[in-house]
Amino acid sequence: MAPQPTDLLQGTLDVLILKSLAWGPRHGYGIAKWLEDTTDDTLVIEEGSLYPALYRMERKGWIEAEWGMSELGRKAKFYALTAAGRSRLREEIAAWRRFSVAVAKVLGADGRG
Amino acid sequence: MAPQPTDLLQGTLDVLILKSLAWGPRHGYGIAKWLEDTTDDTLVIEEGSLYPALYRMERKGWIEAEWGMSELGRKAKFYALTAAGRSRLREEIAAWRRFSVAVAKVLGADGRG
DNA sequence: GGTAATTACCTAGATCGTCAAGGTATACGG
DNA sequence: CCGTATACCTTGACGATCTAGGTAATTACC
Repeated sequence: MAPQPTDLLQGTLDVLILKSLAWGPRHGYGIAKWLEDTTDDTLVIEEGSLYPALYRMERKGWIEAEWGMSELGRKAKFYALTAAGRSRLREEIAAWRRFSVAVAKVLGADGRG
Repeated sequence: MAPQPTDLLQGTLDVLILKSLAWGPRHGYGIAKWLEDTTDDTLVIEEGSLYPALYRMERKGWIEAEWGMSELGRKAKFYALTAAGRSRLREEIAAWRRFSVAVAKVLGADGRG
């Protein structure tokens, strides 16, 4: 277990997926690869986490799926943000900011109080 | 549900608790209050999350408990970091840094690649 | 004197996201 | 022809958190 992907992903996967679709549709495999590339493999998305998350988000109306062909000529299911998904993305980014600022306050606190 | 405490706490509670003990023992109630105060109620620690977390961490040898008296003269169980807990705290802070940097990369990415 | 709020602890049960580990199928490179 | 990469999916278990209860002592208020 070399890069030890932490449990920190919990609750954050959605916003990462939504963000990966912000500039256009991607297929599932491409979402995972993009996230891994963008974070230099700090974030590794297991397929057993990815696909259930995609279904969940599709049920909630944040993304829409359509079958198509990948860049390499293979059958692939492309996901696109809906209007609701775009608005949800904004909310989740704001929530992440609030949260990470709060954690930073704790980790940088001096122990008084 | 006014301030909507997110699910983002997942996987982060341990490091927050460990950090709250970095300058000396606190009792459970005090840990929760300190975290809420320090983050202006952005992070709200439910007691049903807190006490199980404390037991878990005690079992793992990161913290030690001792009964004593609170500042207000009530019976209270004080938790203190062990050497293992201190080292664990350092690791978890480093993991959090890696993780939040990675998320920032994703949320700040320009969509290329 | 009664009662609400605060302090301080604890637990059982349910929920829900993630992971581990399996599976299918096609295409490409050696 | 066999391994690797691409691309999808599912089942089952795990485990952390939350909900919603409970106890008990003290303080504040009316």
